[in-house]
Amino acid sequence: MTTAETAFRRKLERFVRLNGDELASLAELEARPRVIAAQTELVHEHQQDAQAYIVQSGWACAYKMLADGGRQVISFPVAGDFMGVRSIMLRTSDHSFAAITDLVVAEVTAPRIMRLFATSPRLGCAILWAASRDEAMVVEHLVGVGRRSAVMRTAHLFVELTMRLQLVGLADEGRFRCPLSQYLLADSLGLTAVHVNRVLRQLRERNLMTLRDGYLTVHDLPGLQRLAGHDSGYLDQATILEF
Amino acid sequence: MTTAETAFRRKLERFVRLNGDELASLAELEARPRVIAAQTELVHEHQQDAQAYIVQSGWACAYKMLADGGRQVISFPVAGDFMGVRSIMLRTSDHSFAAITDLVVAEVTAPRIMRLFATSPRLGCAILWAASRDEAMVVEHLVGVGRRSAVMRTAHLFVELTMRLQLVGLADEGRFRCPLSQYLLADSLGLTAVHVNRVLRQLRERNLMTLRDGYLTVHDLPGLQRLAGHDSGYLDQATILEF
DNA sequence: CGAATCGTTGAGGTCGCTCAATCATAGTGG
DNA sequence: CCACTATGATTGAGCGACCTCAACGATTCG
Repeated sequence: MTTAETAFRRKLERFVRLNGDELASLAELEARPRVIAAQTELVHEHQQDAQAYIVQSGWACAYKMLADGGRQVISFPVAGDFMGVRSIMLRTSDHSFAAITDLVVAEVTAPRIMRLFATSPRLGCAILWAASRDEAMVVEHLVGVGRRSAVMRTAHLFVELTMRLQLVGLADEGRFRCPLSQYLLADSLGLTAVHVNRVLRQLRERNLMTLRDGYLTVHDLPGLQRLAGHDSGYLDQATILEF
Repeated sequence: MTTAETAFRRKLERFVRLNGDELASLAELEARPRVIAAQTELVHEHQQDAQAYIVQSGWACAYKMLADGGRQVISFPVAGDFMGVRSIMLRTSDHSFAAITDLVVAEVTAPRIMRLFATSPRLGCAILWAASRDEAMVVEHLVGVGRRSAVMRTAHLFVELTMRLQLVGLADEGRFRCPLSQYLLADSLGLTAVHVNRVLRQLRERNLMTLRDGYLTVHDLPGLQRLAGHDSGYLDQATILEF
């Protein structure tokens, strides 16, 4: 079994030192990647016994639909993110997952992850740490939608994306792939696509960032952070708790 | 050691059958309750090595402050809720906790809960299940703030509170303690207190519910649920996953 | 009694929405 | 190769949900 340097491993190792056995377990977990076509729904809300997925490359989105046709995007999982850990604990998914771009994922079944907690508690703990970090992002998202203006919360989203992608080495140059349409952004930010368009224009005209043709260029990260009121505390924590 | 029927135990047993050893571990976890005065902050954002707390009675709130003085309430923990599990995994709290009323809590230290995962994995799993349910509530909260109108999301909050309190036996009569000021509600719902006032009036005039003098009276739960577009799926799940 | 907190109501303002049109790009079938 | 369609970005005009500011009443507490 190889122990490839996946994005997920890279992320975990940024915070925990994993030993040989743990790296082997992790590699085994990610061993059989699967390709999912863009626009495919991986998990549907209320689905029973859903799998979890470790994203190796591509972009996804987690969302909930409302009766009136509205959609709220919860998060945008990217390479290195573990989707659906919660679905496993709850036995049923509280929201849907879909692929935005083509996606390479490792499927993780419920029994497998449960076994992992028993056989490799430190690795299990690291996975819980990653899941907790994702929760903290949802909380920050809630804060944005509830209490920040449209411009601030849009800036905030892009600062967060930048930092997340930097962590897995996908945003080194201040310019990176970002395949989010203005409709998708709107449903994430609690705005309309029309208004997102105007907000993006503002950010462009203020020389902060430009989103174009599926690529984001960050012109002034400090400025963007200042505008967003971004506090990176919830993203980069100290090492996780050891058993 | 006694094995008192606490709200937390009641909640867990609604979903898992716990054996004698597990009940003993649980009782031991909740053995030394502590009283916290109303308006006290238990955990401050960014606090290192924060404890977790099992609420035995009273109301609390989890929230984040913004630079401009704004506040976003994340959740209202009540009896039976486990606050701060995430702070333990992250080693630092991503938000603050405060007591709304006088509060009786059992303090749980990080090492203790870690040990629990090793010695009593099924109980650990049950705790993770409860934490996952709380996350699902935060997600639902995000959906409300992002995509529901002020009236709908207010109705939604009260439907959810009603169902949570019913689970621990505190809302049997369709009337129960609810010590939430309109300011607190506003900061939870992403509205202003003035607007919350008008929304509450609407709900009252439509004969759906009345919030008065710290008590909520639900006149028409089905009507309230219909208005809220409430789907209880995320609250009452099947039994949790066994090891 | 004064101070503080909370609820209530009114008048007017604004941020973001709705509706609608235009343009660019890419894909599709004839 | 060229309609024809679909998707996404862009911009304008007008509107409405919710906010801001302000005042006042009720209750509690020192």
